[in-house]
Amino acid sequence: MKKSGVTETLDFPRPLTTVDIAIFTLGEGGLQVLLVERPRDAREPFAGCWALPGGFVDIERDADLEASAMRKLKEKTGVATPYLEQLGSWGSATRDPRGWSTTHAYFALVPADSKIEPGANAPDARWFPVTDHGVAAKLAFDHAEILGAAVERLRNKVEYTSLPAFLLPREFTLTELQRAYEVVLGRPLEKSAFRTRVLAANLIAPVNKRRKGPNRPAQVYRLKTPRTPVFFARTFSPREKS
Amino acid sequence: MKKSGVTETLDFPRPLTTVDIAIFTLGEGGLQVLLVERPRDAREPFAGCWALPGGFVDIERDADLEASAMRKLKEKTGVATPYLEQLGSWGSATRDPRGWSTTHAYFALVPADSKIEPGANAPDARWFPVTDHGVAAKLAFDHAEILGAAVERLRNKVEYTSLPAFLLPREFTLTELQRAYEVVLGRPLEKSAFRTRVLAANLIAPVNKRRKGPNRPAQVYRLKTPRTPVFFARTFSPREKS
DNA sequence: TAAGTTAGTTGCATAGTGCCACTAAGTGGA
DNA sequence: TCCACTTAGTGGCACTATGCAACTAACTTA
Repeated sequence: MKKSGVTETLDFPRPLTTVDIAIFTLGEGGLQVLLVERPRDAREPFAGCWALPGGFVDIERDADLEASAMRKLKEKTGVATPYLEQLGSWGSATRDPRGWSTTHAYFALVPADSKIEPGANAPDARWFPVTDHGVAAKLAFDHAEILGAAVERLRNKVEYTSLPAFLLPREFTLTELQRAYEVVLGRPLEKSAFRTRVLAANLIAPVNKRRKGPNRPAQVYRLKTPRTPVFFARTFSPREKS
Repeated sequence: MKKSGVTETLDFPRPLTTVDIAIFTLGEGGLQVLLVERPRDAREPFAGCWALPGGFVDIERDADLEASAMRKLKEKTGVATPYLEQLGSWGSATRDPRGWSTTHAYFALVPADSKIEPGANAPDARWFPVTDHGVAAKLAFDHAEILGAAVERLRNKVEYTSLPAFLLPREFTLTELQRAYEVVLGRPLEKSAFRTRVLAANLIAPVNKRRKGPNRPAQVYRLKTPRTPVFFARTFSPREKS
């Protein structure tokens, strides 16, 4: 019944296959995610809603899923070498009114200074601040769930990895890095413990520069190995026990 | 070019869509994974190789991807309520000779005492011990890579979660739980620190039973909430720094 | 030159761990 | 009966990263 014959097997009706990306950066309002407005064509599902950038896998152009995600990310942001991680896949009979569909979801972190002009590459794209409750836009498909999973994954991993470093420009100060952690986590961190941990992790290297200001100048650092996160052996503050 | 029209969009050629599961348990030789032998039909790709249980998503029967994974797991093992977690998805033009294909990979942990008779439900299935270098069988498709990712994910999560508890029977002693951790991690753990951590996590409850033997009997415990893992704030032993 | 601000350090108490020794509770053999 | 043996489970001590808080450093501006 399941594997009856070669031809019959391949004749199985195939689900739609798409790729979607949650692209994060840091902005004025904290953590931001890039969304695109769906065409206001009544024949399109979720017309006029906002959605994660993505679309159908193009088996002519895309060698594999990650290449497909990279292509869509490049199209929307112009960023070619971000931090990109697979988030998971969603698939069901009901998530797309056009039929049984699957999506392979990724999430990407792009530096704050690669401020994409959403007008240039993608006129339909806009940055939205991410709050605890998601985003102030009506999202298409199950993208609210996917975005929620992306934010949750990001928050969890920030507890014990160097991910926030990928949200910053190439050069940054320790205080800026700490702010990035705090913005994503939504809680303050201890300055001295933070510095000790980050410096002990051999994660960043000082640059021969100082960040000037109306106060004591700060040492500028850069990542030693861009795109490769570091894992710590502990989370930052132990979560409260239940 | 990308989103030209409604009908044209849906006419995109669709990749093959499958689901595969890495099912782990504990056995004599340590960590075991369930594999099935592919039919020895020359028209089949990778005929005679071993593969992770799985197959095409059946959009008539499967409401969503997880249901599809559950169905295949039930077919092979008879276990209906294991720990099941999505691992990721793989897709490329080359992983299946029949064409551009994707797979949604899951991994499952089943109790040691639900010893499936691979003969009963699935005559083509067998348990293979997992070593550091994978498994002593030639695997079909990219299943060696997927299995490797599953083992890596399992090893990583065991450092800071209660996952090994799902590999044990419903009732177990603390020493048995520690052995489960050690088998998966491949290194010994400190008895007293292990017990302190596990008991403080409010993860298990004592049963009014003792495990008899030729020595001091051990307290028997069971999981408080089956299927829900607990996360610790630290890994077990800090990994050596690079 | 003093006030203000942010960078960065230092000291101390605490929690969880690694290590190791110790006690507890059974079995089985002499 | 008693002693050797085995595994269960606990307790002490040093060490490390942390939480907390006070301190010093460096620069701008009035």
